[in-house]
Amino acid sequence: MFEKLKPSQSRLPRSHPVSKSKAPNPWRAGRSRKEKSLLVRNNLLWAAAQVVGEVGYEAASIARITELANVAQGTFYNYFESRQDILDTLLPSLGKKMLEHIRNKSLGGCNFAELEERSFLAFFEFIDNEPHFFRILNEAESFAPTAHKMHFDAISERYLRFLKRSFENGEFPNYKPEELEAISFMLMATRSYLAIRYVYGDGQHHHLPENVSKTYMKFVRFGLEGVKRE
Amino acid sequence: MFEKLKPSQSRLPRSHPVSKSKAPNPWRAGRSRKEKSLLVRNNLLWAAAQVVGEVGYEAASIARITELANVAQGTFYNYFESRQDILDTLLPSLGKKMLEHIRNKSLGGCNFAELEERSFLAFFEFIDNEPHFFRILNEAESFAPTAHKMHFDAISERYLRFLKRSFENGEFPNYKPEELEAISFMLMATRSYLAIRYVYGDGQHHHLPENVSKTYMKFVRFGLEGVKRE
Amino acid sequence: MFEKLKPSQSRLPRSHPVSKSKAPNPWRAGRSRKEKSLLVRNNLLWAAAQVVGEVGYEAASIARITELANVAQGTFYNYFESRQDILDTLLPSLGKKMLEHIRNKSLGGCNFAELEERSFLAFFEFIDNEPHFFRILNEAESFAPTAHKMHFDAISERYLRFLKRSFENGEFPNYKPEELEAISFMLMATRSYLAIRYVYGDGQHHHLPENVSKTYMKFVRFGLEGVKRE
Amino acid sequence: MFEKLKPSQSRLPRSHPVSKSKAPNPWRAGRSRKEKSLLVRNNLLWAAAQVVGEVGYEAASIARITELANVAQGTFYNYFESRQDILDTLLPSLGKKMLEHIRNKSLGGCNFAELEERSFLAFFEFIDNEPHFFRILNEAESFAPTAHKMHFDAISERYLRFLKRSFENGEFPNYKPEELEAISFMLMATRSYLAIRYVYGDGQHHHLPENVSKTYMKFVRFGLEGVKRE
DNA sequence: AATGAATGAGCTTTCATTCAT
DNA sequence: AATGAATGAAAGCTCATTCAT
Repeated sequence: MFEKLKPSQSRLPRSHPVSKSKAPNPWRAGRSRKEKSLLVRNNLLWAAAQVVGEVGYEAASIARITELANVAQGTFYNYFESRQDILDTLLPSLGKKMLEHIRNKSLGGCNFAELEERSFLAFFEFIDNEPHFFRILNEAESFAPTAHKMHFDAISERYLRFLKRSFENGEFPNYKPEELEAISFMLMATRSYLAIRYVYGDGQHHHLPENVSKTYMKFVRFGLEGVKRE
Repeated sequence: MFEKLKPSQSRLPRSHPVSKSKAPNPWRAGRSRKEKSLLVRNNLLWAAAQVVGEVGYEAASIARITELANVAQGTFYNYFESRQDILDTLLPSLGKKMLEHIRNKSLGGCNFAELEERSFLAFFEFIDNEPHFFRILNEAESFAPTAHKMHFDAISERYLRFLKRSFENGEFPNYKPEELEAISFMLMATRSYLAIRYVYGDGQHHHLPENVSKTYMKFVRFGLEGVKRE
Repeated sequence: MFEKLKPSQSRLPRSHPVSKSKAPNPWRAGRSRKEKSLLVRNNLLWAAAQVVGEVGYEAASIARITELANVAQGTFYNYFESRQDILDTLLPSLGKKMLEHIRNKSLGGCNFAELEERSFLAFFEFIDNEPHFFRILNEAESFAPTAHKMHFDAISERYLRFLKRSFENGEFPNYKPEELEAISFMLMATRSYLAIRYVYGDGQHHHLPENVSKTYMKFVRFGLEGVKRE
Repeated sequence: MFEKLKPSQSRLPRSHPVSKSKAPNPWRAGRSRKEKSLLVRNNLLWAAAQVVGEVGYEAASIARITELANVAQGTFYNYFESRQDILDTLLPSLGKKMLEHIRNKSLGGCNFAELEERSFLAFFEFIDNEPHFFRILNEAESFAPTAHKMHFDAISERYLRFLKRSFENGEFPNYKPEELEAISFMLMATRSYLAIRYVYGDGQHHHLPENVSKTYMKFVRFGLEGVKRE
């Protein structure tokens, strides 16, 4: 059935070509209707992530998404209520994956700085694997603001939890508990801008240079330790 | 000429009304052709900033911009090559104003931390005066990426200049010169995210709470001083 | 089979909710295949009548009809060839009911005026019981023109039969037989417009006021008796 | 400028061909912008009337209307807010023409029956000249209900005015004033159904046969005179 | 230089119909 | 016989851009 589709029929301008490299083969595996249904839905989500990652939310039309997913435009509306619906779903679904990844990779740090280092590196590992994630995250501020706020709040809350725990262990004696929230936003901010500059800075995808993460950790450790020179 | 226009003819939905409070009076001053021409152009830029600031780049249509500027749609194309052209012009023109403002307000600091404090506060002062600027800046990453990158590079370069000068004065003995660029991005990042959280966080515009800037400066001073507890 | 359906999955907008109050219980009675089959078909017809009566032919989609009938969309095409097919079937099937009702209620009048009075009142009784009928009838002129014409011809023919019989009994000496057809259309017309004005006039359903039917009968009696004042 | 348009580009199915016989030549006459603008608007209204008259409101798409009017689809939205907008405008604009026509032709009757005869004949004259009017009027009940109700109320009110005046002149001594409204609807009804049967009955357009109008007037005169045989 | 009507490609969404299960 | 996901044509509408005036 999917084999019958002729992608050549597409009339989409290809000025911003959307890569098809990693399209899963959804029409093979599942047998039951429910399985197939899930497969198609995930396929659409995958395609939407690709498209948004490459051309942005604004240009992410149903036509482009369904073309990449190899389904008819009408099929889209069997799985999502509207264009906005899938755009709103994108960040939560990828955000969940990101948090899982970071959670797995940041186990076992014995103080905040160690934890932050692992989590920081895990974040950059994640965006190496899901290079579209970053654009999806950033543009969500305009195009899926609710999802964006929820994502930020979730991350910030996680940060706060760890900061508080370490604070209770006596780690940052120069700070007061009510200052920790601002700090959590500073740390999130930094990840983001370092990614803009060093990962995506020239249009291509690079791994974050090791010395940048070193500098980052040095600054964070100093900043949190909080000792002034005499 | 302006008198003939009947705003009531507009059929634009006014669900996101665009404020007209501060419209400059362009029909007074200039007399020569060149002056008039410049007036119209600036009027369009002003209108575009209002519109983008209130409804975002995506919804900033030529119709809305020219309506607010009180000129015909066709007139637009006498001053800008395309919609993208004016969108690309927006950030540089506001960015220049921002830099001037910060430059004026941050004169005279005698070390980097003092300079940064003044400049940090001047930034938040600026976005209090130009509340549209922040949205224009953020969405530019998607909608005017070149301008966005140039803006960032300009800010970062300024930071670097100051950091290097202070470094040469012996201020951050624990860092190496090649680490300073990363630090400049960390500082820029922090401004931005603190604005997202504390200025725009709940949909309204707030002044940055004083204790947040205190915490920020504490962290930065510790981070740059770079002394570890024994 | 009916038990498995989850109406909550429906994504149809419910702004014009379709009442489910009188849904027949189709899964009880019939046992044989033919009986069951007839049951499903009638169920679909019933659902279509509800839907057309409430939202009109244009908005009467297969999705709405099958949802109300509690069957899958595909099932529809086992019983009707196309959407148009069921729309064409609607009026004849209700028209038959209407004629039966009128026939039962108008027995025994001894002249045309008495017969007409009974039949006129029976018509309004019928549309009180089947409030959807009238909309189905009226819109059929556009959406099921053949059925509409056949319905009209059937009613007109019945009228003509009675008019002729009365004429042969000497009831309307001022008319000629070839004039009776026009009169039959005048009487049908009047029923219809009185319903538009006095039953459905303000968006709600009212019973035809008694004085309107009195006026109607007065006019008809005068008109048919045909005596001029000297 | 209109000459450049190539109607052959149309992809509309021609199963319900829309006649182009009477298209006015709007691109010749008017000189000023305002005149041209009015010309285009009237041209669109004319085209909409043709299309609705031939294929009905439901199938009257913007594509068909603009194709017949020889303008681009986008142009439509310079003159009407939406498809519904033009559909709502259709009946009032034609209804006005109809009333004017009837008013002009029915001057000078000295009693109600004479007035009604002239007006009745003028109505059928009008639909001979504007054969689309009748379908537009009838389907408006479903597709432009507000306009339809207003039209009916206007006609009914006119009727009532004349009926009352004649009543006050002692013309219908057997009726009470409050019965006149019902009578006005009966007269309107009759016109309509006689048109359905005798003008449009077989798919072609016929002139109303003279004997039908004779029978109509006979019935109306008898009905209103109101004398019973002894 | 200013105007604003005209353009048409492109958008999101709906829905009758098909068909593999 | 029943299912409901898949289809794709067609709809209404928007808007950047052009161009005759």
